[in-house]
Amino acid sequence: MTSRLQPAKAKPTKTDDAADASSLFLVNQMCFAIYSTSLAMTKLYRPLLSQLGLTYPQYVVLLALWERDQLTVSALGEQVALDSGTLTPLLKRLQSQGLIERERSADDERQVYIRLTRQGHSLKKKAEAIHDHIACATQCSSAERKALTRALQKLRLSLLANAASTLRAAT
Amino acid sequence: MTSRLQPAKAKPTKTDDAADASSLFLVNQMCFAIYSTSLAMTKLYRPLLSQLGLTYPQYVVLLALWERDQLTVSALGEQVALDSGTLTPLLKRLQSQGLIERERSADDERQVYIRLTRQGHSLKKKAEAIHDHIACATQCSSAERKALTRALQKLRLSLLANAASTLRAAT
DNA sequence: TTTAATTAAGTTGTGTACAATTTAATTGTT
DNA sequence: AACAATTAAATTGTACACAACTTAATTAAA
Repeated sequence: MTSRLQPAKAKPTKTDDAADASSLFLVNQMCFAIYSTSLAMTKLYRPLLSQLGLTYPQYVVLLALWERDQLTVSALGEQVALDSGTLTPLLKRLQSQGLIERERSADDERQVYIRLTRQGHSLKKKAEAIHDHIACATQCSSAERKALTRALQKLRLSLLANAASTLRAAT
Repeated sequence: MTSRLQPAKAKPTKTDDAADASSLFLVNQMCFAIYSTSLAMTKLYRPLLSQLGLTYPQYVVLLALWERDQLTVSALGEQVALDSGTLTPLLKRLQSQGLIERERSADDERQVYIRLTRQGHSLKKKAEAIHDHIACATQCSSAERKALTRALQKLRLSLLANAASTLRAAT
């Protein structure tokens, strides 16, 4: 029980911007806020998406494909920030549901192209109703959503940049 | 799908706040920003925590226990937003590492109390170095972190409230 | 050119998440 | 007291995430 994690007694400075104990506590709060909000979000999506037989990561993959079809596994992975270890089994499930097709590239046999089937395309219309529900559930204005999205995107890039350099340092 | 939940078409006001098509797109952007930032965050934590033999969810559980020891599984679950299905195996792993003890309550045999061991307590000091690293990696000022944390906490409560009512409606 | 390095996807193993169910203990009702 | 309803953990089964590794194909280099 050191006092470092406890915002109270540590440093009664007057600027609330200093990187003092309360700020370090806040880092954990922020990280936990991201983590628990992400869990809450998928919890909200789950019953809506399960009507379409989808999970949230599967839905994200379809969103990417609806925007731009015919991607390789790694190109798709770049869009959705997942690697082949996660994508390969996920894509196999989407395939077994008849939503996508996987076909090895002719001119580079290492690559596998992912294409929406007619069924996969037609699911888009049904999926669109979900936006409305989620938008309403957020209780956020468009401006609030925009600000939050921007802040998270900025943060994510900082985290990824740092994760990469941490990895480099460890090598 | 009644229109009750759809703020969209109902009110075509002129403010840029209207929930038009781009706003619906933004909902997905926001959700994906939360999701992908959460993944990026755990990716940054992973190499740091693995030096302590911890995963991020395990670290979160320890953070809760460092703040308040001697909790039941469900009380702990409330703190970290996880249920027994996730916590039970996670706690067993922390126990097998000698960081916590699990003991069935004497006056209510259904409950299991979680207590930090001496080792679990002493890990706190090592864990504190991690805050600094993460804080630096976020590239956020304390004020920015505070604002983002607040926005996420507000959003999370809205999502949870709505998830609960969706569940009620389905019953 | 034939071997080495690189790349893309897939595989394996560990650890979440969580719905659904089970087990055991407690509480509420009659 | 006796039995139903409730509650707390644990269990089971499915689906991510991802590190580490494997396999097969392409590219680079000697």
